[in-house]
Amino acid sequence: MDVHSRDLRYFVAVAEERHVTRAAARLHVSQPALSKQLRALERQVGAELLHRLPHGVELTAAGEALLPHARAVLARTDDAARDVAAAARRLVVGVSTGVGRGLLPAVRSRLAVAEAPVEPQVRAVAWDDASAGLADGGSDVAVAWAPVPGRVRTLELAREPIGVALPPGHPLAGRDAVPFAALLDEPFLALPPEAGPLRASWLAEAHRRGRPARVGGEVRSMEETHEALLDGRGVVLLAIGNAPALARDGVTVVRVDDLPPCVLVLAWRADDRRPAVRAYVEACREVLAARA
Amino acid sequence: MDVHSRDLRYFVAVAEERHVTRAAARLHVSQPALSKQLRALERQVGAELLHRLPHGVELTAAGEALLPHARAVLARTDDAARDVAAAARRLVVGVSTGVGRGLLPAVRSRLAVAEAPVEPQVRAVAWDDASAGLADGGSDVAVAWAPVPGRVRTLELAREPIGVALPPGHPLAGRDAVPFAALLDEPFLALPPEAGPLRASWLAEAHRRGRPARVGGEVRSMEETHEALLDGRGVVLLAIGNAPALARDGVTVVRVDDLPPCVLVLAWRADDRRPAVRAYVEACREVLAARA
DNA sequence: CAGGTGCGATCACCTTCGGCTATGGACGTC
DNA sequence: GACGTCCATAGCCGAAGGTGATCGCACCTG
Repeated sequence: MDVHSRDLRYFVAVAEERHVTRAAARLHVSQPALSKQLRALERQVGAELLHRLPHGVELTAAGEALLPHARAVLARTDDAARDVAAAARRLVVGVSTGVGRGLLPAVRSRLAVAEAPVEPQVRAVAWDDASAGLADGGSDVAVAWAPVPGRVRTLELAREPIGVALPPGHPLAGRDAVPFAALLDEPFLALPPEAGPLRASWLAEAHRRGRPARVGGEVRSMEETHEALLDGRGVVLLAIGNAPALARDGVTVVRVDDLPPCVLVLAWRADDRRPAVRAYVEACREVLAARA
Repeated sequence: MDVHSRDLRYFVAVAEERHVTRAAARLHVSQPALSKQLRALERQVGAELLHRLPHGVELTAAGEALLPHARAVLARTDDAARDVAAAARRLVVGVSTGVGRGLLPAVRSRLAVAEAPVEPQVRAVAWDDASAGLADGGSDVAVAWAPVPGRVRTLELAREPIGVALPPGHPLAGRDAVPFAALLDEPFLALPPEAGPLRASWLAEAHRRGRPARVGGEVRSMEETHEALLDGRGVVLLAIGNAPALARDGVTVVRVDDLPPCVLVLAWRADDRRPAVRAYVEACREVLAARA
């Protein structure tokens, strides 16, 4: 049986009022419209639901049988609407380890007071996914390093110089800054080949300078990187903002002064027009403006 | 929120198939129609429910949230349909005490094997309601004495001579038959004034013969009548078929041979076109034909 | 008992919905 | 690079669902 929940609402209202005209007023429809829909409902369920009396209506046995079911269906429908709305407000924010730069809490608190509150849910993504989960749908918005692959739109969050993390006791340690050329003989810790462009960018830069870079090891998290550095398996390039996460146990970070800065962006799918996404982007933009 | 249950069925089918075209085939609708309804559903709930992928679709978080609710609503809707159908099949048969004349069980068994089985539910009605519950909606069909008041249609079940029940030791007791004139001096046990035409008919008959009848007492059940007879409060006219219920403890019943026979009918409301009612009437007609 | 009143049903009409066929565009496959 | 698959869109049509006006009926009321 197929029923429009509206017809059930109509029926319940009439059952409660025991009066078609009054129910019609309560439902903000005309009395003929309500009468017709009631007839249609009776036709659909294949039974008379109401006794029409001179001054009002009353339920038939079939009507009494329907009433509790109708109420239950309506209640469950409301539950569904609420849950779906809540799910739609939940927004997964993909971030690589620790690259939020302190923005995320500010954005969250700004979103909480909106008229349709969005609940951001931060989710760490593996380093080898340059889209931070946008591509596979794991995230709805992402904080990632430009360029973000795929059909995405972006908002620039920060622009940071590149640094290089050096193992304990490395000869360049302690320098204020080094040129990229000084690193060309070093083995590099790189992302695994699956990472694609993210891995490729500085390898290409090295290649451009006439010396194909040597990969001393592959890493996919801050901890692995730290371990590899302590092992002396190579050096690693990183945004200077990430330096504090590595600069301990003798590891030092030195600025590389002749590489273009890397750009941290908020990214979202270009075809994603959901209000929650727009709201998140907008809140982010406002937080940035307030800080400038 | 208002949703057509059909749209929920569509959504569940698509969620199960993870494929719009396949779901459309299963639902026997065209693929564009299904696509359009899915869009409409998404618009109504205010959230995207499906990720459209190159080879199929998958549920969004909102879709996952909706799915169990949708299934529950559909299940409850089916329950409602079943219960309403059952209620519509149940039919209340109003009868005065013991006037079924053995027809009702035969009618019941004939109805049980029909394609849409009707469940008759016999309900005794007070004697003072000549319509046997038809008028106040307490019954759907009734076995009653003609004429039945109200806008009803009838089917004649039996035609029985009138008899008179006499107190123990009454001078007329033991006669084979008596004329109505022989009773004109007796006090009569009558139905209460509320009974209307049922009470009025033989009072009028007496009046027609020039002697207003004297009412010796009012009765409204077989037991009260029996008690009143034993008390000697009067005599009572009745259909001869009801004689066995009173003829004990010295009470006797004698045929009155010059009154028109009374007619037992099956009655139902003239405007009642419900299938269950028609089926009951038809079954009754068939049982009568089989007995003739 | 005539006439007003309240109620649900019906009528004529208009807009929106839900279905169809045909076509388009994105993506994978051979 | 032609083809196949799949979902979306366009244009059309009948049915559904709404409206105000009106009808028919039972019930008060004077």
